Amino acid sequence: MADKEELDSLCKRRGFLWPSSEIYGGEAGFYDYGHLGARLRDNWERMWKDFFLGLGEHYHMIYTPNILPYRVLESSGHVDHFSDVLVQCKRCGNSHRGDHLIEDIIGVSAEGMNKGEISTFILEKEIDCPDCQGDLGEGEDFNMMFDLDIGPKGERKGFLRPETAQGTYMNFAREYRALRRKMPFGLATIGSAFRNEISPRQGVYRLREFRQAELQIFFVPEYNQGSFAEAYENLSTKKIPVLRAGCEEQKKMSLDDLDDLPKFYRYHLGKMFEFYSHKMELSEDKFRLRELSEEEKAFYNRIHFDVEVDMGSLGGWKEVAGLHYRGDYDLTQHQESSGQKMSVPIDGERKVPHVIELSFGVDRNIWALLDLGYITGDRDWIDLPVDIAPYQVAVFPLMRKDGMLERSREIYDLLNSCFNAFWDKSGSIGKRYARQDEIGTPYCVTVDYDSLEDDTVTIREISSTDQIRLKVSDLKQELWSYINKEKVFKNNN
RNA sequence: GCGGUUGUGGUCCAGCCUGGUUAGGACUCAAGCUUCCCAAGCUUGAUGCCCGGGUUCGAAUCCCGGCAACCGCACCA
Repeated sequence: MADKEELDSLCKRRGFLWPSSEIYGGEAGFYDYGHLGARLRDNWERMWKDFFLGLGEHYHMIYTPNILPYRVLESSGHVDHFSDVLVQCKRCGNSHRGDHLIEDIIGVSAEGMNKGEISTFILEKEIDCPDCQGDLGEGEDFNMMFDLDIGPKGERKGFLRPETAQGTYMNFAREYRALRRKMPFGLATIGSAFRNEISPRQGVYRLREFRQAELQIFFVPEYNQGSFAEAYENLSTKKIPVLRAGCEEQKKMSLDDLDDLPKFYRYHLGKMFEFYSHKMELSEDKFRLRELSEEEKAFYNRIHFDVEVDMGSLGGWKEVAGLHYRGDYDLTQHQESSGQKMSVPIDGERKVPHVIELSFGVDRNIWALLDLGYITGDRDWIDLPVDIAPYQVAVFPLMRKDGMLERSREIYDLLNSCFNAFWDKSGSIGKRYARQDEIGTPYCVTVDYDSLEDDTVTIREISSTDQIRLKVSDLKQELWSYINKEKVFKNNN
């Protein structure tokens, strides 16, 4: 099981990730990706795009700004629902959410109360601090969104976006036309989102600036299922680890077993499973799809499953992605606020499409890969999917003499033209293998005395440390087929 | 945001209580030697007291403030 401190240390030491603005003491909730982390993240994002855009004929990437004007987030509900009134106890100093206090203690809904109303209510009803019974102070607004002023005199209010999704929803109508009215269609985006968390914790798990990869699928419920029926059938009996709301224990269930959920939603649950199982290569006892209860899920979500990963470094099951059936909430909100039509004509009627959102925290997924992949013992190494490792192959001379150094450099140049390759001549051969183990490089090529005779090299695979000997002329092709999993690396000796 | 603990080369730690030579070790890194395959060895070298203020002849060490990290609480539509 990955130890948080050891993994943090490795990430810093080798160049994956570490707290941002470090030389000035840092600022909680911000992380930098170093040269290896950046490669890993880029590769993960590429893999994500390849997989999820591949799910639909009409699925595409878009990019939208980090800054959104006030009205957008007002319409989406974020201005109301993303800000809370906090009340601090004058005696013990603990902060509480004013609306929760009123609801929990008096049993009255505090929905829509502003800070003045909450303060007055608390005073009138003589609500005390639930922790120490001390007197409570005035309510103060706390908004999770970073606000900013747009324009030279700051005359217009805006926010750093708290999620990437709104930029996508706003482009629904334009892309619907540009994509020539195909339905269902999908818009994906990858980018930064910002939340002014009260207490960022646990490394990249809760950040103030983080990356999201999201796919919004627009569809009209009665009209979508036909085109996905076949793809669903291929998935329908595969058992996947599921924890349903209200259940104590997770179970292996097939999509067919989840027959209270719409088929289109189940199909995407299946695809989320495939991504974690086949692409991220997580073992099935390390991740699950957990359904959120009515109390846990946001009001606009009709169905909500999270993907959770069992991460030792973070103390157990942690959310890394979500599958949200948001109904027509988002498009209806924007239609009403903007006055722009968000409906599509179907059989002579106009319907506002529904949205299924596949939402991934990029940083959390990167951490999950490192956490689950980090293996310590006789040998410390990271077990990463070979196609997203920062480097796919490293090249070494067995020794720095008799021409091996020069030949290894030539072979490095050869491989670096089509892979992310690394060349290392310093230290002993064992040290060099160890360095690559620690950053998850799946293959290491070594030039030895035989290489100089017959133009072969050894190639070593990270998980087994087994080696085979290949002709240099076959090296590119063989490596290519290992990385693309067309061929299994196998030591025949 | 509250409470507790902590902050020393790239990493991990000793030194702090009881202020005083050149801040020590392990690993790492670099250059070289050696080495016929998994962190070996030898030589040489590089890098550090979180930031700011105070006390003092003198601060890594004591005091105050800030920042950050860890644990717990709260928060996480």
